[in-house]
Parts: sequence; C-alpha cells; structure tokens
Amino acid sequence: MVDLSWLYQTLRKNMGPSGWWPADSKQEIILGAILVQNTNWQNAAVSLKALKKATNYDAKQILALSNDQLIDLIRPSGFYKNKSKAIQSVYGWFEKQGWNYHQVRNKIGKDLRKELLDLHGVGQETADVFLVYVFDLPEFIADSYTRRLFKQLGYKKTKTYRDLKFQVSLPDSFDYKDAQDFHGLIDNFGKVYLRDPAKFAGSFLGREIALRNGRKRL
DNA sequence: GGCCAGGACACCA
DNA sequence: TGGTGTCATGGC
Repeated sequence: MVDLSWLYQTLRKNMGPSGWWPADSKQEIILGAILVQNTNWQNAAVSLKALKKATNYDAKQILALSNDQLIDLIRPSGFYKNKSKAIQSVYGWFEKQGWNYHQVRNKIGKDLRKELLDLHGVGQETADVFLVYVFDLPEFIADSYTRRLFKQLGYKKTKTYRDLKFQVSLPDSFDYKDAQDFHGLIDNFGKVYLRDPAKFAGSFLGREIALRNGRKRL
C-alpha cells in the first residue's frame, strides 16, 4: 500500500538520521530493549544508569547479582519482577553463546528469531529489536508507533504486532543500517505526531500523503 | 487521581 | 487464534 522506500526517504529528508539505537554498546541495547518494555524511555534510562554504575553492563557481574539486587537497580522502569527475570534469561543466553553476535547469527541462521522468542521476557517486538540492533539484520519492527503510523497510512489491520508484521516487510534494498534508522525515525516521528491522532494530518508526512493522494486522482 | 508510556505472559474458551 | 487480566513506575 505504501512504498516503504519513499516513506523512509521522506522521514529522513525531514528529520535527518535518527541515530538509533541510542546506546554505547550492544549490551546497553539489550538491557534497554528489555527495560523500556511498556514504559517510557526516561524511566528505562534511570534503570540503565543504575545498572551501569553497579556493573558497567558486565555480563558476569549482572549474572552474579541476586534477584533482589537486580530488582532494586531496575525498579524505576516498572514491572521489575518480569524484567529482572528477562534480563537474567537473556543475559544467560548470550553468555552461553559467548557474546559474539555475528558468529551466533551465522550459527543459528534463520531460526534466530524463534530462539530469541523462547527466552523469557522476549516477545515479538523485543526479538525484532534484537535482530535489527544487536544482530545487524534488516527486519521490520512493528511496534506501537509503527502500527499507529501505518494505520494513518491506510492499513486496516494494525491492532496487534503480528497484524502488521504479516502485511509489511522491508524492501530488499534496505540493509540493516536502513532498518535501524527507519525504525528510529518512525519512533521519533511518533513521539511528536502520533500520540494524538489529530496531529498526524498537520505533520510533514500527513501533508505529503495528502499531496500524493491528490496527484493520484489526476 | 486517572491516564499513558518504544510489552510480555499466563490463563481461558 | 483471540480475548482478558496482571505486572508497576514516574510524569503530566
């Protein structure tokens, strides 16, 4: 329905590169992706800062924390019982794999997404975030802002993650850096123009879409 | 004081 | 496969 290359270019032209995922290391991305689940980034950032101070994101130090210690560090980002289990399960898995992302990717291959989904606390979105930002694979992330956007773009079934994931895949021309930036741009756009559905029409994207639809009718 | 924010899971029919 | 309740904090 929508040319994703055009969408990406339009977002990029108007907003510049997104710089996503905002983190200094893959480990920070992994922790951030778990901590930000169903909360705002500010709360997740407080937990990340505490984790960094206590462990410097070092796997052995994090895995050596007791559950109560871990919970105390991540409490500000909410759902701390779930997220502490998720961190332990995900970090345990990466530790077992040896933290060599590209090697893991090549070894596991096409079953990687399924294997990630088997980890406690990793659902559809977090699995795709890992694929895109940790394993450097071009994958479509159908998170809530993305679903709101595609709903505005005319897609009918956008209620669940899988609804949209089933309908949309990235063009072959997208490499992993495009996938990273594309997702970052959509979320940056969404924070400004998709929290209130009425705002979309007045956005640069809303106006571009209206213009294109107008041209189509000619 | 209610609503929301870059979800996931258990349980049920 | 789909629907619902639960998990929890901080900002507005």
